[in-house]
Amino acid sequence: MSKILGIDGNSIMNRAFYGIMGRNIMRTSTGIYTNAIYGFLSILNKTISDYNPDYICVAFDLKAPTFRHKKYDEYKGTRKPMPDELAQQMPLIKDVLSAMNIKILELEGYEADDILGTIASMGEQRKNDTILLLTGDRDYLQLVSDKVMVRIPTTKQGNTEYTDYTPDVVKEKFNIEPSQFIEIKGLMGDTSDNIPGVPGVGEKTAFSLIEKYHDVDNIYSLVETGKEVDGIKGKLREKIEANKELAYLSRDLGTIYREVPLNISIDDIKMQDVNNDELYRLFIKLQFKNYIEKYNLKEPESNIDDADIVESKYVQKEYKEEPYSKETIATIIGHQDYSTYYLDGNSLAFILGDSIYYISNASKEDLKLYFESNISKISYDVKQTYIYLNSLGINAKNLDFDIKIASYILNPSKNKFGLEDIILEELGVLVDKSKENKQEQISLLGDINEENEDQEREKSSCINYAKYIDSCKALLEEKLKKEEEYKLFKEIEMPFRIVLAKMQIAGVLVDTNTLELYQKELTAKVNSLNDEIIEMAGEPFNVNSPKQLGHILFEVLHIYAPKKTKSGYSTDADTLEKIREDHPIVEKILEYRTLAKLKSTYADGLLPLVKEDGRIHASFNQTVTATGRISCSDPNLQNIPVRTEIGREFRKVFVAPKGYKFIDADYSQIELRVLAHISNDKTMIKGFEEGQDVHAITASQVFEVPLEEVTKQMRSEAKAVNFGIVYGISDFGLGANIGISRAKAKIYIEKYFQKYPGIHSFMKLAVDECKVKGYSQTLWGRRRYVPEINAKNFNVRQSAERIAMNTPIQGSAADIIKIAMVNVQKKLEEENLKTRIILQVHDELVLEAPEDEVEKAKEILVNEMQNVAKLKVPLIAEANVGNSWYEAH
DNA sequence: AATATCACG
DNA sequence: ACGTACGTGATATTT
Repeated sequence: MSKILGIDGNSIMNRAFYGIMGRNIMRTSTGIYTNAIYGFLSILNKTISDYNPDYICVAFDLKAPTFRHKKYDEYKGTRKPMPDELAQQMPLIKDVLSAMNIKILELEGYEADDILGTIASMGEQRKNDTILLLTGDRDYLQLVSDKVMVRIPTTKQGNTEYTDYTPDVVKEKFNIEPSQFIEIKGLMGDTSDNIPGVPGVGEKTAFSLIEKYHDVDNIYSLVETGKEVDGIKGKLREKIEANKELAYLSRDLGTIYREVPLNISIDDIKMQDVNNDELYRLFIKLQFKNYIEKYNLKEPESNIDDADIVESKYVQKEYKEEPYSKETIATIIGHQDYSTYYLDGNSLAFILGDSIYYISNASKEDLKLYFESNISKISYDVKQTYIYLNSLGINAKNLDFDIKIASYILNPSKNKFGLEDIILEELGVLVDKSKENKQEQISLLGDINEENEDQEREKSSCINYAKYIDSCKALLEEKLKKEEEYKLFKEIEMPFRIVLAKMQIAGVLVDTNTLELYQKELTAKVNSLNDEIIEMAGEPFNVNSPKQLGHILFEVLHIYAPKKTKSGYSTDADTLEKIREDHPIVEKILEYRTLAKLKSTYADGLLPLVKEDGRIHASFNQTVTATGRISCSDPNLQNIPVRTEIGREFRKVFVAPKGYKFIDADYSQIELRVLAHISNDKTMIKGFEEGQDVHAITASQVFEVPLEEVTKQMRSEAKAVNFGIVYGISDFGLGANIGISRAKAKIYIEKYFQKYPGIHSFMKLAVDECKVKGYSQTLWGRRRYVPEINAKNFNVRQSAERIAMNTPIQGSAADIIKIAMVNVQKKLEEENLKTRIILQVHDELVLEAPEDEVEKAKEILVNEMQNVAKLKVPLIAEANVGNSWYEAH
């Protein structure tokens, strides 16, 4: 018994294209769109492993001047062309399939369904064969039989699910036989295929008639008797009678042709092993690292005539391997401009001129000699190097080029900045990190010979990484200069890297006793609230589960549900707020949520991260955000509660050590000031110059009342409008946020733009420029590519436009505080102060200062923050001093 | 691994 | 006719 798998290439590519198209269409760094190919392979792999076919083929449409039906052209000629982003991927998927030794079937004048219909017929004639047709097109259901199954993937909430149609499944779902689908087509037609059908007959009528009368022939034979026919009366009968020809034509058009002259036999489509080398090269070109691993592909033996790798301009530089000796290094190091290194634990490989050195177990002296030298150093993840060496008491100097940061600056929207990712992207070389790690594990069990082998491998791995980093650096530096981002990289990002390292080393002191006390109190309160809630619900359930909570609120307690999502009822705070009055349980749930959040995230979550020195050393990440901000994790110290008093209490556990104080300074309205500067809007600039309350001014403008008459409500709404502007405003979003109608929000926005015409022109300019250039830019030249700005899909494009408006604002503010931090750090060191920067929260900096340095440090902090740049409006920073974050903020 | 929720700027 | 604010990270639940 053999199994045949036939795939509709066009249909599955189409499905994959729209299935994996989020806000960003997946592409390689060289700009090749890959989302459909990626999705196609994922669907293909899943089906091959489920079905385990012996024979396989993929059919594609190939149109020609004449089609098999005489009237075909006039009906099928007007189908929408596929978007260019998808069309570009079609030849590539064919290359991939060829490399996988999967037969591609296409024939002029026939579509994929005709070809697969023919393959299915061929299979049906063979004894004991079964056929699976993989497609996204329901028209195939007419082919379903005892031997032919049709598999249709659907995307449900981002996940791909598969329905396998057998005759039973078809009957169950549609209540008709598979062969009757063409009768349905005859009656209702198919708008997407431009098949007319009988005018006035839709899906409902077609199905009910075919269920009742089986087929078109039968319907006409009944109608033509002239007798009454149940369910076919009046207008409907008239239309059916008048359009007999159209019905039969539609039926023909809807019938898959099953006698395509393919001139092959089933044996010609036997499953074969993939062509390792070809597939490897293609996956490198497409940057499908995980498929290389999944298919277990090996790097081809000879890369010399490899077109793709030559294309990536990567030429491996030759280095002489030299034995390491302190004396030689000490001499050479002073005669070179720069050196590339790779540090893995205490294994160090570094390049000096055209020589490469390796030390397997570098002593502190060795590391000190290299890292404290004045030579300019190049590597990957310099922050990590700095922190590691610092822990050994080594003060690394001149870590001047970090390829991780360079890669981020060139395209901050990516989410992978691993060393191997960069090597793959820049050089087209795949380094398998997991293999390198495995060898270390094996060596624990091996004998001395194996240990030696492992040492050799470790050495060559280290040396190779150093070479790769060196090559990447050359390419990245060139790109940075070409894109005019070198200055931003060199003067802001690289110095900033060390500031972050020092901040992370410093950490922040935590009063664990107080934190444990909060933890206990919260646990008690959360437990008792939980009991109360369950008591009120009348049955036990998990309050943390939105699903179970929705069930209790809207089904058990029968509260009217104001908002629903695809997967059930919405139970977020916004929704609960709306039903607060409907049942006393709601209030309890809101309180429970607040306290449970504080307990789990900020009490239970923080305590284990306090290190032996009593401090938390969170990671500040420089290569995460698309706008240029930094992010913080393990734990995230940038979202410690502040907006409610109960949450703010937590800030009392972040304390200054004895004899020290916190100095906390934050920028006032930095984003709006940046906006005023960029847009050059006279009204807004004037407001800031005069030191006025911007939100009140905005209220007075939008509501057209004198400043003195602005009410709290007006100010609060105006504040929301200002935020909305920064986010790239939409009437819907603003309305939802402040609870007014969309129409009213629209009026606010119109008024706003009328009063701030400069801002209006900026918004238009930001979008237009982005459309032309393909990226948004900050005041310091930081870029963010927004390819979706020209998307055909309205929502995708709108979202891109908001990004284009927001990025220059958020990003320039991020530039400003980064520069401020570099300057503050520099000044503190110049003045030989012990004061350290310990936290950054986007527009806020926290210093830890010995008491006798507080005044001086405070002055430095405020000065440096305010004088980062001369904008058209003043930059204002306000500072406070205290013993805890709570006091100082 | 994805979803829902909620903490921050 | 559609479905929205911009940028993050952590937790718990569910698939």
